[in-house]
Amino acid sequence: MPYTTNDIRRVEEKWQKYWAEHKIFRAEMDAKKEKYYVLEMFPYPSGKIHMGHVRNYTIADVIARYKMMRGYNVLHPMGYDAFGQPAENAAIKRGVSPSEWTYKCIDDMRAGLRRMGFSYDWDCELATCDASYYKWNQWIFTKMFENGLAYKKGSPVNWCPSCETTLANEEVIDNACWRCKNQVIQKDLEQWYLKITHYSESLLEDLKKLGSWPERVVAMQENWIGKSFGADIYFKVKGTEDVITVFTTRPDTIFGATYVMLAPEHPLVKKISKGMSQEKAVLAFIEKAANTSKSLRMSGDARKDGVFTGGYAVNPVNGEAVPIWIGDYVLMEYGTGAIMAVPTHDQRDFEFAREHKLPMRVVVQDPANPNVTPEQMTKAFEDQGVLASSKQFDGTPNEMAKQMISEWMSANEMGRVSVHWRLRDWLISRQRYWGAPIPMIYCKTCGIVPVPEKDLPVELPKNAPITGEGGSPLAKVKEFVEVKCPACGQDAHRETDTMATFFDSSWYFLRYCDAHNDKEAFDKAKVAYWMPVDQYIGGIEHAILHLLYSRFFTKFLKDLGLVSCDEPFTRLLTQGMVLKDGEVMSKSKGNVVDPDEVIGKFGADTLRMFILFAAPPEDQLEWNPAGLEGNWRFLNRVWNTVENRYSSDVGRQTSDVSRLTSNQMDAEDKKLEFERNAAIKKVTEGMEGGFKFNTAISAVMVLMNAIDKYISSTPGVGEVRKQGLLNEALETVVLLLSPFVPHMAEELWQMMGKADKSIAFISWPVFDEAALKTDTVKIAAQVNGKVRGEFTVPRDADEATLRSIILIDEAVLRHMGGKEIRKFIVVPNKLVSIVV
RNA sequence: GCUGGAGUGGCGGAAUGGCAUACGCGUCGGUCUCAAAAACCGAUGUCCUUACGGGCUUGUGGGUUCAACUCCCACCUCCAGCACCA
Repeated sequence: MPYTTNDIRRVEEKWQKYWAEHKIFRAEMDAKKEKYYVLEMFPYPSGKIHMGHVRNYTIADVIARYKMMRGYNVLHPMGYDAFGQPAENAAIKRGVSPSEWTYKCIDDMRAGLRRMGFSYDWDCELATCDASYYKWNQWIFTKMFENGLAYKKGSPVNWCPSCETTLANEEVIDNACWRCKNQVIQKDLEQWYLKITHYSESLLEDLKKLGSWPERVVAMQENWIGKSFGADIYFKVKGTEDVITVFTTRPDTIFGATYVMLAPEHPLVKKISKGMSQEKAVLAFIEKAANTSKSLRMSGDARKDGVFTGGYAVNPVNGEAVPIWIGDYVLMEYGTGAIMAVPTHDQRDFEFAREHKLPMRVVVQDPANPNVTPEQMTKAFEDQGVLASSKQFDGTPNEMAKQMISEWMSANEMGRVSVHWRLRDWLISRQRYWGAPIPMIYCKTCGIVPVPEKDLPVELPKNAPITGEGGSPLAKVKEFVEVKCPACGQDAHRETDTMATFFDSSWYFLRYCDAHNDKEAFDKAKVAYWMPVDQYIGGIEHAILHLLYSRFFTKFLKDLGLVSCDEPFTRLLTQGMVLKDGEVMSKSKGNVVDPDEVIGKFGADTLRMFILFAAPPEDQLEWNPAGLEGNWRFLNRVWNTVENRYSSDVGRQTSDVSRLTSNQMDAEDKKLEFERNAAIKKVTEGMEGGFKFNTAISAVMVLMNAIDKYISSTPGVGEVRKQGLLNEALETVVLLLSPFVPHMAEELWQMMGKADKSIAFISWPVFDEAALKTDTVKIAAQVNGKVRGEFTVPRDADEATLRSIILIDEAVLRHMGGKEIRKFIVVPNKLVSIVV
């Protein structure tokens, strides 16, 4: 009977039920067994699962199932990143509560995940919107507060007018909100921050430990953390005691500084320009800068704008008085908010100086053009050269001068060596409802007081009005806001902001290790056993945000003594996108393929196989219905071949009969044995060497082709002992396929009379190196680099033997043209290269 | 601009110094059938040649080597991230 759509539903449902009922994938800590923690980035529950989820989770599932068959104690959990804005939007639009909407979505997702047959330990399922989870969010937050890593400050923040909430720097992409894509504006607000910069150094340094992460992810994090080495240099404001500290990465160019430029927000600006004729213009410029959105101000093609303050600063190295300007290309948030401008050796300064007719001086000579004057330059010279007009440093190569000048300035109190970072502290508070309340209380007497652990969780009130109008909905719930101060008992009020959802996902991998603990966030011993995550799988879009935050949390929790690893994720695989017609599948483009429809027609196994076979996991995957059907045909072939064999009396009886031994085998038998062992080797190496699922599957296809050939063309295939050999080959096919197509593998394994337990508990097959060593090998013969013949020769034949075989071949001799042999190179069992 | 990645048949892709195009898709031909579908078998880089054969071919140009998709140098194109970060 052929494999039909009905068979698929029956078989897949049967095994999904079996796995669930027998808790086949339950993970228990067992110190005697080596652990393997496979984790995929948990989904935001916004509806049903889509192809992106299918791909991500299928990759993880194959790894989990493979590692289990290799004897590891595998932890493979699943949960839901369940707080966030879509739930609130649904509430506003449809009047359902965010909670109701979210839990409905979770149910839909769970059903979709079960239909795919993923090997999760459902006992540690979690949802971040459960009070039992976010209680520990709040606890971690109070620990951060106690350690000075959570603090409140007023400053300009990124504000999304559409979402009506603040955003972290990491959440602003191309000056737009990462979620709704609307333009982000700046707003002055008092907000909660997490001091991620406390870990700048180790977040950067420990990237070196992540050798098996994709290079680009490491590079992106390096860029984001952005460590710059240079010097702080002190410029006195002429006629005052005030000092402007500038930061530069080019202390070698200090003698070429012809003006100083401050950010419009710099605290000294108003003081310097006070009473000057320029004061009005300066104030107007500050006003303008404050009202221009950061996006406009920062856009790369903007003309460089600025005004003179009327003041002068003294260059400490030569006593020169240089004008102080303010300009919109200097940012208060980076460095010291002040720069020294060296127009000849910095392109931005060059453009600004040309525009405003400021002086220039060459202090690094271009080796190709040493006598160029500033007037002749068309752009700044930013390459290597030797110093000029720099007093005692003249003639010094500029790279060397960087350190020499820094040290000299240090010694003479003109400046100091310094390091600045691009990474800023993480803005964590959001003026939204559907998130974990920040567990803080404001008391007139005691100030900011964290909610004591015994009073956690601070639960979200169910009756908050969700209207979509500005401000946190929690602020409108009187019973929530009004509390007694935990310290002094007087009237006080609660913080009404909630945490950014990235807080929730920064430690969920720890909670999975001990998901139901109601006494603590997690048991230290369990986390010590399971962590770090051995293999993490998810989308590249989290290369900075989630991965950086999780690394930060791990370092903090390690400092608290709760976690023993430095880094949470040992290996990272970023899977490629799923495309249709060359574009990412999305609802707005209307090109989505619903996994459910595919499962209904071809089954979850076919879908899994297609997704693994069509492209390497890191690459983009183009949806191809014909390819899907090709995989369906292959699975049918396997099914039919196994069914034919084991439904016959011969096939069944043979399962107990020992197969042919090596010396009983004829050439065809040996060929089958070779292919069987070659397939095991190829698949195993593909799994171990970077999860090459596409080639692993192709290796099984090759074996299946060999089996079909053996059945149809081998004389004597009806002999019982030959059938033993054949059965073993088929068993190998089923075992090798089982991580990829687990339902069918279980069913066939049972059909083969093997199933006294799940195939998940069967050991991964091992290959026999001896079976791969055939007696003869095919080698190619090259003449002057071109292949001119193919020969079957004994394995490990020596040069003399090869000469005697090859040098009588007509085609080879013809191409040698009777010329003398200059070289005769033998690559054992591969080829012979003859040079004439 | 900086950083990272990628360029191989009609298509997805394989091969990391040793027979380029495994495996799959598609296409063409065949078997079975009244017929079609399914299934199965065979062919399929490209050019010249009736054929036998031979030339060319992994983005481009050079180099190293008996041998290069693979290593080195220069360049082109595409994708992604960052970007007035001093």
